Formats: sequence, C-alpha cells, structure tokens
Amino acid sequence: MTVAPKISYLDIKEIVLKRIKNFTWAPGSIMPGEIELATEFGCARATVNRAMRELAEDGYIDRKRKAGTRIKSFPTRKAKFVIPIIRDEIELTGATYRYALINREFRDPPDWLRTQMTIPQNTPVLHLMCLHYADSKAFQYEDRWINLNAAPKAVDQDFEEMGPNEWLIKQVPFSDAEITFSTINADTQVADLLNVTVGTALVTLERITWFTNAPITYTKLYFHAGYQMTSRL
Amino acid sequence: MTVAPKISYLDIKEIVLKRIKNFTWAPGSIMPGEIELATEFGCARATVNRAMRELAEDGYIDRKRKAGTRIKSFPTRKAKFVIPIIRDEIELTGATYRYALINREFRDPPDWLRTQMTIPQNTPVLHLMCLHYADSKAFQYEDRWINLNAAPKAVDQDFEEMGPNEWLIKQVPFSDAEITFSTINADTQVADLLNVTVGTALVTLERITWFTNAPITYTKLYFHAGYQMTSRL
DNA sequence: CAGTGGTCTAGACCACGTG
DNA sequence: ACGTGGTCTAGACCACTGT
Repeated sequence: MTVAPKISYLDIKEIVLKRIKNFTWAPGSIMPGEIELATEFGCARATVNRAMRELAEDGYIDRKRKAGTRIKSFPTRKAKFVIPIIRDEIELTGATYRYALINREFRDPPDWLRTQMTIPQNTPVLHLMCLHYADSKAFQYEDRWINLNAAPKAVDQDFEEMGPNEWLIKQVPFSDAEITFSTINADTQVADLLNVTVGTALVTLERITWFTNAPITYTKLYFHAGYQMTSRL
Repeated sequence: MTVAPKISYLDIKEIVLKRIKNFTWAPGSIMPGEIELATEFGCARATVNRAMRELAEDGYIDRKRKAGTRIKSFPTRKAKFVIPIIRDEIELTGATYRYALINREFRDPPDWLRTQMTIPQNTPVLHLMCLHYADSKAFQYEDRWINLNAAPKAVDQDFEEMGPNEWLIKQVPFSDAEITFSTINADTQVADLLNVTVGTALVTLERITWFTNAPITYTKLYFHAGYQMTSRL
C-alpha cells in the first residue's frame, strides 16, 4: 500500500484557499470550524489552526471566537514594501555606492520639525544634508535632523565618511518608527541636487524614529526621478 | 503564594526584543537556542518557537537549522501598506463616495499594455476611464483595461453604476496581483480630471491581476494631490 | 553525523463574544 | 451559558546544513 504522507499546514492553506477561490465557500459565509476541518484532513486541530491563522493574516478570512471563521467579501490587500538599506539597494543593481555629506549645521528646530517630532522649542538639533550616489548618479537626497538631547554623541560625529543612518543604528538599534510615503514636485534645491528639472515628480519617504518614547531623528528621503516600489500579492 | 501566570509567546517576543535592543545579544551574534530559552522561561519549546518564528517574520532575526538564530545587524524594514477598497477609504473620512464612468471603449491593446500584460496583439480589450469622488471632489482617477478573452462577460457590463473593481471581484475573487507604486507629473488630461495644475506630482498605483496565470486586468490609479500612505513599524 | 530549527500530535484550559 | 478560536504542553519525528 502507498503511504499517505502526513498533511502539512501548508497543504491545508492551499486547499482552503482553493475552496475560497472556487466559491466552494461563498464570500461572506461561515466556513467549517477547526475541529470539523481537522477531522476532514485527518490531522490535529493545532495544524488546522496554524493554517487558518496565516490565512487570516493574509487577509482572506476573518476569525472570531464563538462566531467562527468567515470568508471576507473583499480580501484586504496588504502590500508589503521592504525598505532596503540604501547601500544594499544600490549595490544590488551592480552599481557602486557612494555617500557624500553636503552640509552640516547645529541649530534650533524649525517649527514644522517641532510639530513633526513633538520636541520643545529649545531642543538642539543637528541638521544634515546628504547625497547617496549609484556610481556617479545621484540616487537619493537625504534631509536628516537629529535630536541632540536624545543622541548627544552625534555632536562629535562629522558624518563625512559614515552616513547618519548607519551611525544611528549603531547607537540605537531597532527603534520604533513611523514612515510616510508621499510625492512632491522638486523645488530648485532638490532639483539641483538630484539633477532633474524643477517640478519633476519625486517619491519621498519621511520617517520619524523613537527610542523609548523619545523622538530621536526625522528624515526625509527624496528618491531619484522614476523610482518605484513593486510588490507581489 | 501568588500564582505566576503562565508565560505567553507574546511575553517572550517582548523580552527577546528588549534584549536585542539592549545589546544584551549583540547584532550579528548567535542567541541561545530554543531549548535553552524554553528552560529559562519555564515553558514548552513550541511556545518559544512561535515567538521566535514571528520575530523572524518581523525581520529582527535570521534563523537557520543547525546554525541557530542570529540577530540581524540591520533589521529589515518591512512597511505594510494596506490597499484599501476605495469606497471604504473615502467613507472612513466621513465623505460620501461617488463613482462616475468617463469613457468606455472596445479596442486593440496599445503596445505598452501588451508588454505589461503579456497578451497577444489581437486580444480584445475593454478600456474604461473612471473617476472616484469624495463628496464632490475628485479623489482618484482610474485607468482600467480588461482582457476580454479572460473576462468575456465584461462585454455586457456598462459599468455605469458599478465600478470595474467591484464587478471584477465578483467574477474572479482572490486573484494574484502585482502592484507598483510610483509617481508622475500630471499631464493635461489627468490634471483636468483631478482638478490640479499640469505638472503636479501625483501618486500612482499600477496593478496587474492574474487568475490562474491568465492576465485579466491592468489598472493605473492616479491619486489626488497630497495623497500619502503612512505605516508604523 | 550531530545539532538546530520546523512541524505535528493529542489533550487541555482559557478568553472572548454571540445568542 | 456555551461554542469557537487562542494558546500552551510534553513529547515526538523530520529536514536541513555546518562540521
């Protein structure tokens, strides 16, 4: 006789997904419970549970205690964009990565920054303007602000060789962050730095980073013209 | 005596994450194995396993059989943007959603579309131009192309009342898709439709959707000026 | 080959939320 | 109140891969 290889939670995910796509279980309806499915597939409930948990994470079903598991009428599309380390992103294309510091100044935070970072008026900040090159082409302009109360060691860093991101990660790794992805028309300054005409549509990414509730740094990244992010669902 | 409530995999995630942030376990180094941690936390290995598996998914650690679990030097930043149903997105702001069909025509696919969708030259396609309003303000312009060989029923749909996305989801739910997020300067047509000045930087989202390897539809969405996506990490 | 993570089991108890 | 999913356990075997 042939041996039936034990069923995996991946097999279950696949089968269940097929039934959803088939309309075997209609959108909006309740599907069988875990015990029932475990019986059908001849496996433990824990195995079914894992499969269903992941399908819920993927946005295909909604699960509620007592109420059961319901097929979503409109699946939630979750696009995951990996924010790569810029050096990696550039070197992945085969180009050579180069970093350059354009400007560095100590100053009081401008109003918009205080609002963004929620820091008091007298907080000393370090403002850096950086360029990241792919070969000799400007790839990304980085507008960086560092809260010196939260990261006092930044005062002694000249940031000539090492970019602020790499340096900060060594000081305060794994912080919480909020990022916003948006778009702007290049002003004269940015257009000059990225070598595009004024008004060109550019992707921008803003990030505020906290460490234990203290806002450490604000960054606004301006990508080169034509930059895009792709994701498979 | 006080009862020690059983430790949860969430507690373990939290503790381990704290140690990573603390440099208790240095970036790049190997951390203790699952059995060891299970002993320390006084729980089953399965519980530790779940915690570690999720931390790996979140991009904090790398796990390999035999080699063990290693702290990532540069954590992978994964920004998850939920692509909302446009009606939901608009109604969530308290505005009223309205849909309007601008144009509808049957034609041969232009070259760029054939390239994007990988369909032969003689494939009949339906081209739709749609507008989505928040109250009376144009919120999003939708440039939609439907492969009529893959979705022949679209021929009989006038798309006057129901948007193509909602209609398609009812025909072919839960398909695979590839989305690209980019930015453009508004041309005269789009500027007119979205009521912005020509050249305004706009966020665009392109999506190609397949069902069982057949490309069904291509969409390019043009968001209103100032649209942004935010994500917490 | 040996060690580590990956998965499965059979059973148990718990927590939430619907009816 | 009670049914469903959420989680934990203790043990087992497997799969990958570094040595």
